[in-house]
Amino acid sequence: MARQRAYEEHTVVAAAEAVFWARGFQWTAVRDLEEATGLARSSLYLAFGTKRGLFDAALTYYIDSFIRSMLDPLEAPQAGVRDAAAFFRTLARLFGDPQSQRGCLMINSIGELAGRDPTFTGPAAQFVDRYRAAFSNALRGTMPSRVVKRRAELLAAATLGAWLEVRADPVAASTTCRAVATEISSWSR
Amino acid sequence: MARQRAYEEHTVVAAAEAVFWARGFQWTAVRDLEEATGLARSSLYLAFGTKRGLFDAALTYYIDSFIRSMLDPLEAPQAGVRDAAAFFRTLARLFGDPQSQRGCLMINSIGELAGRDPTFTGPAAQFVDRYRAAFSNALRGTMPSRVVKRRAELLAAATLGAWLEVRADPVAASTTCRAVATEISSWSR
DNA sequence: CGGATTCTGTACTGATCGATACAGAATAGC
DNA sequence: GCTATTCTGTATCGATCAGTACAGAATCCG
Repeated sequence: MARQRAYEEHTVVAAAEAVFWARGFQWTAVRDLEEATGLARSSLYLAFGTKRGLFDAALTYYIDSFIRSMLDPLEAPQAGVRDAAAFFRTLARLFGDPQSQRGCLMINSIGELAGRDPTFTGPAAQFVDRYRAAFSNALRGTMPSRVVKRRAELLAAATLGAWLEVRADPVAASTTCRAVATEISSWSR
Repeated sequence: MARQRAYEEHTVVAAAEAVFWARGFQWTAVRDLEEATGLARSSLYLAFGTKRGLFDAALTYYIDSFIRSMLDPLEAPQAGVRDAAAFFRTLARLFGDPQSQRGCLMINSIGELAGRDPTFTGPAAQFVDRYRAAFSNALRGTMPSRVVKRRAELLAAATLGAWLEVRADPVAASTTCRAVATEISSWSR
């Protein structure tokens, strides 16, 4: 074959993820991506096709790393109500880090693209549904299934809301998450 | 004096609101605003200074009309738990309208600007706090104040989440709102 | 009707956007 | 070392961006 790449793809994707996460898709210029990744424009376009292609790669990486690690305990077969409460306490702790004001890359992107970009709307809906399913899984068994269902809806919505609120006021968002955790705890008493 | 304006300001602001609501700030070109308002560029800039100036006017108009009418029952002195549940049932009904996939202009803007634009972050935090206060007002009296507080936090977050979810999946968001309304009803039994 | 003032339409500014053309650098197989 | 192939840096593309200059249209006061 021929000349080999001077970079590792996952490193580039991770660097792009950081930029999109902090600035959003539309506010990120290809110039910013060049600087963050250290790659020249031609290399980026050769590897990812378009700015949007790189964005999709970054989003997939984000789901498979950050989101996955957040949801793992909730999606485990042995998950329980305590895990749901722990999820929000984890969020509350996370929101103490100034970096968390970036919010959630996926939720930010829903605000920017969902309902406007047809290719994004489907995956966005799936993402929300994943949260609903995760909370359903964690709550099941300890209460009537129709109660599980409606509370899973409530918690999924609250999660989206908390990730949005952290963009405006991290301290308040942290308080919100602790309150939700307390409310969840009251369900198992 | 001299030549008089060929338009009414509130009409222009309402037209601009519709465009920003549907497309978001960054995705809206001044060209789009010319077409939607029927005004020439020079008139828009003379009246509002910048694209952002018109956006701020549209946002203020939105808060003073749409948001105000939504929150009125919750902020009334005689508001109760039933009003909180009714709020979410109203949302559920609203989400049946295809137009509602635009989401909430203010919440969309938080996703786009909060934490990035310093002049926007403060008002965004205030907006979320207004929801918290409204739900606190509606729930107070019927349960211990610390329970009121945490449930108001929960409902404020759920409201943000529902308005985000409607961007991705209006049908699911409507179901979410009905579930939240049912959960609220269970609090007064 | 005349002159002062305000509004509006056209045309244009420089800057920046995402994307591409292309030449040269680097590596593999022979 | 030669050739074929792939990657990378530079320079640039046309399009579009927010914003502005300016002339002329319209209206008011006298």
